[in-house]
Amino acid sequence: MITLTEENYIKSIYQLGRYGTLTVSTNSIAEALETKASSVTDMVKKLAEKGYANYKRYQGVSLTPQGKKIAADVVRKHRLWEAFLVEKLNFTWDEVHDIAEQLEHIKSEKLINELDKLLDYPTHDPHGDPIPDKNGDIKKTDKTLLFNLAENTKGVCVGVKDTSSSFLKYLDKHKIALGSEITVVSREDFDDSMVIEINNLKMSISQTVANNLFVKEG
Amino acid sequence: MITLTEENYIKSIYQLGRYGTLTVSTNSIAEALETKASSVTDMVKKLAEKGYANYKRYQGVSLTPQGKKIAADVVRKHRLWEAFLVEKLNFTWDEVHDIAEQLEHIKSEKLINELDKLLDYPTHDPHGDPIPDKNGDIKKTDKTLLFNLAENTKGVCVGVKDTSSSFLKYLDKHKIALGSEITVVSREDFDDSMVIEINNLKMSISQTVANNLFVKEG
DNA sequence: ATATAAATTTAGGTTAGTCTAAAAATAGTT
DNA sequence: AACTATTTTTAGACTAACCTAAATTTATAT
Ligand SMILES: [Mn+2]
Ligand SMILES: [Mn+2]
Ligand SMILES: [Mn+2]
Ligand SMILES: [Mn+2]
Repeated sequence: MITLTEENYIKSIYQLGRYGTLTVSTNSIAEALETKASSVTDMVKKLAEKGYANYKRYQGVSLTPQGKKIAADVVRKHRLWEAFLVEKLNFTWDEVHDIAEQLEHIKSEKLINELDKLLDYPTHDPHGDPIPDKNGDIKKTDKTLLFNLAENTKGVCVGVKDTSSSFLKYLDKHKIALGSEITVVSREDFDDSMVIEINNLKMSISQTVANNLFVKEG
Repeated sequence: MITLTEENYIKSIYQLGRYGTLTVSTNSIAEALETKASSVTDMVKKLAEKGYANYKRYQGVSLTPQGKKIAADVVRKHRLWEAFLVEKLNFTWDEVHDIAEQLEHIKSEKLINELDKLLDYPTHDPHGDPIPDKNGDIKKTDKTLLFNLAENTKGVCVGVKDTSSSFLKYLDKHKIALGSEITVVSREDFDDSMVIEINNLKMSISQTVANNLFVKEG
C-alpha cells in the first residue's frame, strides 16, 4: 500500500529529476511540496526502505524502476484528468491543475483506462505536457522555448512551462493558444523582449513570456 | 476545513439515521465504518465541537443542519459519480461503489455541477438511490420491498437495498434490472420464498432476494 | 588549509486517527 | 430492587506526517 503523501513525494522526485533520470536534492523537494527539509529527509528514508527510491545521506535521492513506474502512473492520471476536465466538462486550462492534484490519487485501473478511451488516447494534456502511456513511457518531442528562436523564424506553440493561472490567462487574453503559429519579427537586446506576429497581429512580449512558451520550430 | 475521515463519519451518521433524521448509536457507526467504538467516541466529540453533530455521552449522535448539508453533498457526489461511471465509462452497477467512495471526497463545486449537467441532471443513481440536489434535498419516492407485495400484484423494480457485488450479479444473471416489471405469482408460507414473473418467465426467489429489491407498486 | 556559509540530518515534539484494555453507564431480567 | 449483560466512554499507546531547533556534513571562498 502506498499513501497519497508518498505518491506526492515520488511524483516530485520524478518531475524535479527530469522524469526520473536525475538525482534530486532534499531542499528542492521541500520547496516543491511546500514542506520542510527535515520532513523530506524522513520521507525519503521511508521511500528507500520501501524500495521506491535510492538514497544515501547528504547525497540526494533518485527513483528506483519501481518508483519511476508509480510516478509515471500518477502523472499519467493527472494529465488525463486535466484533459478530461477541459474536453468533457467545460473547464479552461487555467482551472484544472488543482482538481487534477486531487484526482491523480484515485485508485482504479479501469477508471483511468476508460478515461483514456473516452478521450481517444490523447498524447498531451491541455498545457502541452506529454501523457505517459500504460507502461510509463513518454513520447519525447523536440520543443524549444520561444526565447531561443532567432529573428525571422517561425514556430508553432506546443506547450507552456509556467502553468500558473495568471500566465495562462495572459495567453488567453492575447489569443495565444496551443497550435498558434508565431513568427519572431525582431528581438531587443536591451531588455530581451521580442516582437512576434501571431494571428496576423504584431505584439511585443517580455523575456519572461518568451521563456515560458514552448514552440516547435519551423 | 473538513477532513476525508470526518466526511466519512458524517456520511455514516446521515445514512444510518435515515438521511439525518434520527439519532445514531456509537456501535452502529463503528460497525458501518469497520472501526472501533472508542474511535467513534473520539470522532463524535470532535464533530460536536466543530458544530456538525449533536452529542451527549451515552445518548447517541445526530447531525446539525450544517452536518446534514455536508453529508448530503458527499452523498450527492457519491451518487453522481456512480451514475457517471455507468453512463459514460462503461462500468457495471456492481463495479462503481468502491471508486465512488474515493471520488466522493474530491472538492470542486464546478466539477460536480458540470458532471450533473453532463449526465442531464439525473435524479437517481445506478442502484435506484435518490441523488440529493444542490440544496441537499432528496425527492422521496414511494417504493416498497418486493417482499411486501401480495399475490397477483405487479410492481416495477426501482432500486436495490443490498448493493453488494454478489447480489447485483445475481440480478444481472436473471435479467432483473431497474425498470423490470415483476408480478408476484404466488407466495410460499413455508420458507417465505415467492414465485415471480419477469420478462415473461416465471422464477422462484428467496425471501432474501425479495427483501432486497425495491419496487414501485401497481 | 581554514573559516564561513549552505545544505542536510538528527532529536524531540505535535496532531489526527487509530487501537486495546479497563472503567463507567445504561438496559434487560428475574 | 438487584444482578447481569451490553453499550459506551476513558486511559494510555501507537503510527504517519509534520514541525522547530540543534548538530553535522558538504560546499565555497579566501
Ligand atoms: Mn497540472
Ligand atoms: Mn498539465
Ligand atoms: Mn455506493
Ligand atoms: Mn449507489
